[in-house]
Amino acid sequence: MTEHNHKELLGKAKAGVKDLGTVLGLSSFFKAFSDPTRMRILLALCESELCVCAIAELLGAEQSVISHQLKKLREGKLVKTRREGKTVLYSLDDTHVYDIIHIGCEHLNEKH
Amino acid sequence: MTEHNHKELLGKAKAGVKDLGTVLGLSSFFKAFSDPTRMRILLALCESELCVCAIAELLGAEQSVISHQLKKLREGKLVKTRREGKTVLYSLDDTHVYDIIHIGCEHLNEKH
DNA sequence: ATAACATATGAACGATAGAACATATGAATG
DNA sequence: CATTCATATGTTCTATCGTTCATATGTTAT
Repeated sequence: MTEHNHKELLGKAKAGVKDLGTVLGLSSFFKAFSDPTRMRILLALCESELCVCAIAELLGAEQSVISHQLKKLREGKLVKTRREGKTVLYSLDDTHVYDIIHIGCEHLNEKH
Repeated sequence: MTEHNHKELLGKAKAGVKDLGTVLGLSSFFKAFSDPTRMRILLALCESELCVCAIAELLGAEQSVISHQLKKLREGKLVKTRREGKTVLYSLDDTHVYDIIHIGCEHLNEKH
């Protein structure tokens, strides 16, 4: 592996390499979007605030599966919660989350 | 698990649950962003087109590690390539990829 | 206080992903 | 056409992830 001359390219690129915290933050944030079950939850929450059992019913999944995945979405700050009596209502934390999914959809459509 | 009344919420949400192809497409697209090594590569490519050995040098990583991750980024349509003699130059496929990372940064900054 | 409902958490297990090392392909040059 | 450089691929190993089943927490009503 004898390095060829790529100094020019390297110069600009160094600026893009953020500190470890940023890199880990970004990658773990996007990891929250990377599972099909979590994506289905997020897509549902794009339309409406939902309680846990509504999500489970909608996806035809076990309640514990949904709770486990919701925990990861909470930890990743993708969703927020609000309690109403016995039920806990989940919604997207941010418009960022909605925007990211929207851009993802556009990307898939263009690359079909 | 006796379902409480959440019919209203369910009504709106059903529209958001896309077909399986879309769900899998989105989740695997975002999975490509979910690894620290790949994120560092993407951040570098946000600044400049780069060849494989420049990326390896920049990240202080083995060439095979970079090639393996670049393959996943190619498969996920996050990056595109262009050959110039012996070297292969990688760049972001799309402004979508840049935009998504940018929104991710904003999100992290707001939630610090 | 106890029962019923809604949600959260814990532990175990199988599947998957990333790193490391070795090797293969492909292009240019002598 | 053989060698060297640049990149890609294959395999093995370990660690992490998602599901399942069981149980715990928290809230309301009786």
